[in-house]
Amino acid sequence: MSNELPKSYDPALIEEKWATYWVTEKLFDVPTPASGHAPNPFVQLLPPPNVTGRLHMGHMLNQTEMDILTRWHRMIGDTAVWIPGTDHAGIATQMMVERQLAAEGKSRTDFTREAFTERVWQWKEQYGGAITEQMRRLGASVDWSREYFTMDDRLSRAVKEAFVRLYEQGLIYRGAYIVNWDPVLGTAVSDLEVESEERAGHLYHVRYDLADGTGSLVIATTRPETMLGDTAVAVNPTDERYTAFIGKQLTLPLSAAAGKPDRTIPVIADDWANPEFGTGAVKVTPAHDPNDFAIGQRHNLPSPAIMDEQARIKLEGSPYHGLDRFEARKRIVADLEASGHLVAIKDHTLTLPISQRTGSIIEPRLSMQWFLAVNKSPQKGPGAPSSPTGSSSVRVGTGEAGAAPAPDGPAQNSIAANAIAAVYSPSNPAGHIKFTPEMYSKTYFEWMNNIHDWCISRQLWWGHRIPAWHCNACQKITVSRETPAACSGCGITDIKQETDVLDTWFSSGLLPFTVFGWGGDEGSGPRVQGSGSNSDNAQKSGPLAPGPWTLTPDLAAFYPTQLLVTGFDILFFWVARMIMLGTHFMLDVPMPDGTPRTLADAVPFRNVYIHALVRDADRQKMSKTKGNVIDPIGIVEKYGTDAVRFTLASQASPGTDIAFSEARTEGNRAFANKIWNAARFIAMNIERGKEAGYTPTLNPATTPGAPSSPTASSSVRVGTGEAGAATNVAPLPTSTPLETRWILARLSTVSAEVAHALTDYRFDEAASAVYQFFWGEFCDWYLELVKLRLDFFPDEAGNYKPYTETTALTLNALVTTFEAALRLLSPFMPFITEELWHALHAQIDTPAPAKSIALTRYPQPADYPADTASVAAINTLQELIITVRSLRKDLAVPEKEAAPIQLFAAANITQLAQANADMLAKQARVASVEIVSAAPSGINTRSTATFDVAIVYARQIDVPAERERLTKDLVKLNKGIEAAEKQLNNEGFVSRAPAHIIEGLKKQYAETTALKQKAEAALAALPSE
RNA sequence: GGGCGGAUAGCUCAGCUGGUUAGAGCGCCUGCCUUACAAGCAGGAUGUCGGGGGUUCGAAUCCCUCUCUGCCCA
Repeated sequence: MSNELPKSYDPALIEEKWATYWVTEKLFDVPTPASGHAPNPFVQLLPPPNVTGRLHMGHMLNQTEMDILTRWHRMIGDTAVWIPGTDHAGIATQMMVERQLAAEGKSRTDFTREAFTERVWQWKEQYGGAITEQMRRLGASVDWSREYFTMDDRLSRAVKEAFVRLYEQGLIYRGAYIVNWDPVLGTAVSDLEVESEERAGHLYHVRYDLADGTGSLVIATTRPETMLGDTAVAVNPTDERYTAFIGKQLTLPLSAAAGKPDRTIPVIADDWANPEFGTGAVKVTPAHDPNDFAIGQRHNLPSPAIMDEQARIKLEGSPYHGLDRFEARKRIVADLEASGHLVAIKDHTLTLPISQRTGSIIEPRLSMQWFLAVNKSPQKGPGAPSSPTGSSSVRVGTGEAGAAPAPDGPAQNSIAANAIAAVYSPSNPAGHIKFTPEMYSKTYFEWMNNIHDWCISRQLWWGHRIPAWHCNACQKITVSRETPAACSGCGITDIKQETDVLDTWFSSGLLPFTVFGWGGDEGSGPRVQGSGSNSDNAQKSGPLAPGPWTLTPDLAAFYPTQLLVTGFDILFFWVARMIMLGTHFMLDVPMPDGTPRTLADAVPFRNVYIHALVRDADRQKMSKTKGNVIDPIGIVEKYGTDAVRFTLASQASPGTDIAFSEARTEGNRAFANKIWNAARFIAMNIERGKEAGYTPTLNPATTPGAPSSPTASSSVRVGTGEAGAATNVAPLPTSTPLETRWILARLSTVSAEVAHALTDYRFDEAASAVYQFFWGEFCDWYLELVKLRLDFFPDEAGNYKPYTETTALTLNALVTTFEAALRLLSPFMPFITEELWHALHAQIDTPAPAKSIALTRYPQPADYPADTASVAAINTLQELIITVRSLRKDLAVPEKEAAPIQLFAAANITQLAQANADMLAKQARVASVEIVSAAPSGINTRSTATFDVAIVYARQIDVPAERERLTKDLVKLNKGIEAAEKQLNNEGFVSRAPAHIIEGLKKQYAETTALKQKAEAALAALPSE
């Protein structure tokens, strides 16, 4: 055999080859349609992995799901575009490089900003491709020609454009607010990057004396070191213990600094003070606590900052100056005790804000930051004034406990309002974005309805630097797309660019439209496959001229994307931000026909599928500390990509976490091996067929998604799922054997099942349908049954029999069905199907009709005749075979020994059995079929609802075992009869239940009763022991 | 404290827009190297669908409640 396949499946031998082939042949690159219109677009954005990242199981699940859908859509004829890219991941990447520098004994501050950034770029070039290399190896069918990096020039320009535009609309402001400050990183982080953790701590009771010496009160605090920044003590106005103190001045202990005496601070009345908590009197440190900041705003208190960026005390002249915040706490407590101000220390469990990134305790810090106003209506047009020095309105944005006043709700046309209106839910049926599972829309609304302005600045060096310039003379801020030469206020040239960069999620939130050229310039023209740079193809003129507010050809063809597949962990970080920014910016971009865009087409995607978490086999969350992290590449090397993909898909039921089990993966590798060996069996028969003078042919299946005949309507794309649905294929030759009619009908039904399952993101159901079909029907039954037909074997002289109509027809059907089954499986197991599909064409001496199985058509229900009679016939024969096999086992008939059977059944059944006696012989070692005129009885008999069958065999059976079996059967049957009787005797049931249910139950009752009588007779016939 | 899930065979999970005797994979038991496949074939066992109450002719499925458990937000 020239095309011999190795005896067993070895993924290592085939996968890398095809992975490379798919990339180098650019099979999945999609050029911009010249017409500006893509037929049935199916566009997805890969959630960009961090450039620092390495592939983990979550990525692999996400990519498996996206790839299955992409491949499926491609094969049903849609324009399937899957866009890959990586995220510059500001904090993570900067940390990575700083760690590298630390190993060299250097720190970031040893470099200039430019030199450091250069180091990061070097790092990115060297290591940043790891995760996309892994993707290539796993065969993700992405469009690599569209790969991006969020710091690319093109995307950076778009980010700048977006920022400037929001600023001009009055939606970006700068101001001094309390933010979550990570003292290790030296930057603000967002609420979402902060986790809270309960820890044991203390509540310190400290006495503050009245300045007039007439008394004192005792405050309670968990953070005594912040007292250096106190500017008041608050009590509840209803708290009678303290009414007399309100308005008086207190002397703040330990606040003496630089030769000045202790400061005095007022006692104020504020509802925030909780009489139940501590002593009921609370110190107020506006610069270091979000709640206190709010109080400070309400009472016009000063907000002195007493810590620096590393959370060290910063108070010139104070003995605590320069101390770390925790060291300072110790010293201050000791000093308070020494001076007699410390009243008590009580154990107290407190909830601490912890930085997700560094694990350090977040220091709420008053600092100048940039914010995006999400609840405010945009001002029209560029150049609209904004508030460069920050608004003075109260804003407490960090969401610290108890601090956040309920937002007033989004203003009309605000970013949040549009983002809320955009999402579908039963309560918002006009929404355009559908979440699956639907419950996530609730989570989304919950968050969106309580959203705060978004702190978008980060004090990092790696990222998109904010395009704002500060004037050293008039303090005016100039925000500009181009580097300005002079201050827009006073015109002097002594201006300096803002040092902050933008939150990484700001740029990734823009991706659904920036990847298609929004905000770019000459670089955003259409691309042509394989052209490398796309700038040569920029449009010279015409309606699709590029520009931030106009339509680029890619935007026209591909926006909105169809689907976003992602995990719930970035629902707020990313999904919500894309919805906010997508609707906001794209509403201003006209439709391809020039009409204004509405919310329906401004959304960044129409569907969001949220997948679950991949856990370990024991349902434990994978974590480095537990040491139970599974490296997908390791598993892939062990079992093959296809097996791992199939395992993930078969467990991917919406809303349920995946317990990733190696045992299951092993089972799916066995599935691949099963397919491999089916291919070997078929190859062997093709060779024999050739010897016999016949070579099978295949109808090329090269047109993805084309109707199965010119008359077929496009509605068959997904299929109806109804067995027996009208097909458009020519009827089979009358001599077509039963099993071939059956397998083709099953292929039709299963194609429909898979399509329906995938439409609903039921990867588990789709995988299960394919698995069941390929193994349970095609291999277990069809391959066995065709062995009856394919009698090509050479005679004693070594001469092959010439082929006959049946052998030729069967061989052809076998090859046809197998080829279709490979296509059916291809989206789930792309590697093995690619390998076997090409091998199959080589075996039949026909060039493969496409470069890849991935570019062929997906099997569709209407492609195959749905022959319900044949399906029923095979089902009956299967039941007969299984019954006889089971009976033979009970009777201990030796496996190799054939035995005659007696059959009693309706005429159509007995005819079927006689006509297919060869099947019975092959599958159940039936020597002969004798039709009897009365139901046989006795220990050699088995009865089903449709037939009674006896094996003519003298061997004594295991009487006790048989008695046990029959007794168990009787219990079950009686249970069924009882339940049926109860219902059928129930007036209400008979009068109210639908007819087909009653009908079915009656039939079942009759059958069960008959079976019961037979079982009782069989039991009685058992010889006594 | 607020919100959202989950509890079905030994394990991991389907089934839940109420309808005839609840399924799969893995594991387990028994017998087979039947030449595509022992990563296989054939046969088999296994569930008061977390507890309780309610609605209904009918509940694993809908409602209430309790217990346990997970996640998100504070």
